[in-house]
Amino acid sequence: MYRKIQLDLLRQIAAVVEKKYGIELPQVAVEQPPKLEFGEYALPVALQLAKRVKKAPRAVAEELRPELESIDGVASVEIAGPGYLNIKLDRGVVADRIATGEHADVGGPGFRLVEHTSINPNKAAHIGHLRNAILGDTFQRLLRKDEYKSGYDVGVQNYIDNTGVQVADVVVGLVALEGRTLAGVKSLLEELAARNERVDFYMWDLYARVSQWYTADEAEKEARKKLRLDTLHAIEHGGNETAEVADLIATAVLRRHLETMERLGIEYDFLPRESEILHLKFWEAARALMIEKGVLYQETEGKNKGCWVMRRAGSEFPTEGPDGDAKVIVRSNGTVTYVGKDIAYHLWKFGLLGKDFGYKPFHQYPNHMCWISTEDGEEPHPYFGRADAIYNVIDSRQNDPQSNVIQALRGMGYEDAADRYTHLNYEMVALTPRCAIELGYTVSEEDQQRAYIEVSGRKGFGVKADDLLDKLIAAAKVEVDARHPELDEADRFETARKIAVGALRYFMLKYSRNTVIAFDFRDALSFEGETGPYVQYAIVRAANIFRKAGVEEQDAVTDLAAGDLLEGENGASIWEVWLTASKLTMVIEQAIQNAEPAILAKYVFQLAQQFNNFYHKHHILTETDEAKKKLLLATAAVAKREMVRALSLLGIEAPEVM
RNA sequence: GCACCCGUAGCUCAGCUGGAUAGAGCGGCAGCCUCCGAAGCUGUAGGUCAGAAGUUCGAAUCUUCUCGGGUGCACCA
Repeated sequence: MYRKIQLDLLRQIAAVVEKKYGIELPQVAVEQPPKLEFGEYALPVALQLAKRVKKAPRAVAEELRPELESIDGVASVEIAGPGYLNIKLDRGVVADRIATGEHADVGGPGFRLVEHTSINPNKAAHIGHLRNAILGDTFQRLLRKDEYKSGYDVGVQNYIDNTGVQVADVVVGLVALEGRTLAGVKSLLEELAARNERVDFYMWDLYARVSQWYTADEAEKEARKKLRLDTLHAIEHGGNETAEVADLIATAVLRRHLETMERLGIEYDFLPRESEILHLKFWEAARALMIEKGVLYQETEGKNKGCWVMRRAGSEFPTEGPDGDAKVIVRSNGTVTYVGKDIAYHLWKFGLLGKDFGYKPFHQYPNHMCWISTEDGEEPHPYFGRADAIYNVIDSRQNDPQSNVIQALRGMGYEDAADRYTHLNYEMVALTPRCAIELGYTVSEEDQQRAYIEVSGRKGFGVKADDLLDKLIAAAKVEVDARHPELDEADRFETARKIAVGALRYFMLKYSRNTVIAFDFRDALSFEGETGPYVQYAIVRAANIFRKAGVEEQDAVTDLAAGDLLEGENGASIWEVWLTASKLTMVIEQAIQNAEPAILAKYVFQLAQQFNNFYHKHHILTETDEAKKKLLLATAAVAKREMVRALSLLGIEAPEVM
């Protein structure tokens, strides 16, 4: 609702400025005054205009003022300070419109493809992967159509590098270190399943062991390096026993990743795999296209002689001689680099490759199917590679490779695709030295002096996603058990699970994307202060009011007689809640615009804070003034409604009790 | 060496396209459960927004430089 009136204001001001001064303002700023008593909106537009129309700012403001007073919901317009136009709303009228749920819509045409998670299927997911998946899933929720907004058509992809060097490493571990054959690997998987052990945890340790093993023996170093490469090539090629072992492991680990993410409410629509990109010859199609468009050419001299290269993003193309800065796409031995395959994959995403995956069902979620790529697919199947805009949730260390892909699209003349390609980058999750020591890792003197230490799957150094979640659930369960002995075990566990997920998701979302999270159990396990459970608790309190009052929330919202109770100093602490509650759509727009879910996380915390403040100031159930009681109930109902909506966009459920 | 990110209160972080007296949480100190749940609330102390120069009516925010921290820069995958 806040945004709706704001849009009215902007439209009006633009029209008036154009009519009066003949000036077209591309961007008109709207702010909120520092204090509520100054009004709900502040327009510094007179300050911007003053110079151009050669008048004093306050005089300009005076001329604009009457034009704004006619807008629906506006009570008065005042001129303040150097020339601000401060706009006050008719609180009673606007509250009615907020109560009915009136709000600006979010959404538009076009299919948007969000890719996130993309964990190598060779080991357990860790906290760094959690940040990725939670960011991506939350962003997807912001875009998607739901009961609140018309949204966009969205597809969620999780890219699976099932033929990469990391999978090869655990295959080497199984075959060379543990001496297993294909049959031996099958029986290992059966044994693990029988013992109810997690295969991804097993691989976590094995992967760390293999990484050590490669360089442990100086005399064997070269032979082991060759074994690694041979294994990789066998997997890439396919159709042999090594590739079968790799597929077995990658698929088993992938299924575990999906389980882990499902615990957090994270689901996918499609799992494109590297193996299909190879076998369906995506690169060959891309190569032909790139040559045709003139971005790929063979170098005839210099250090890259014999390679097929692409001009690197942002570098100057030399007028003569070889481009030393060029990016090698095809090596002199004829094999393609990672960037080359990635370009092919992204041409597919935008429907520019002229090829498609085969599709088959892989995992059934309660409300939809998750498909996986295959060589010979089933019909009918959904389509994913025809996106109008894409969002790749990939950490900031991939900034350069990602910009290479964008640069390639641009070079091929697909400017529009390049513009609609968003690398949704974020900084890593690292461990504080204290946390690393707590976990029993040996930390060097030098590392102890640092603010944080990077996690490393290769070293087996990190916190596993499932372990953290288990720990959070246990901590929440202790609290729930103590507070609600009357509930049965299943209910208490379910409540603890919701609280744990709320704490974890909020923790990963409250930091803006380019902040390194220095992970510490003390902060992550907290349920107080700026946390998910704080907001959940505010919702539980609001729900209790209605339970005890015997009033339906719906009725409280429709049965509203604010009168002038919201006006002035006395009404401010109540109106403040309404005003914040009315900003949800505006915040969603901002979060999408900046691809920054943290904006929404910060917002819902602020709303919960204001609600808690209101809760202490006004005792609803004992209120004797009937009109005021109705207003207080409506306030609680609206605050609760918007908190629940905002949390659900963050992927956090509100428990009944906690 | 080059590119990108970061530097705001004791600690961890917000601060949207420049705007009114720089904000939260945690931690510290002092309080609040006979009253809708204390996973809560109130009060209080704490800041030369790394430093310098510039642009502007106005800079934590934009530009340049300096200092400090991080990440990435292979015909590896």
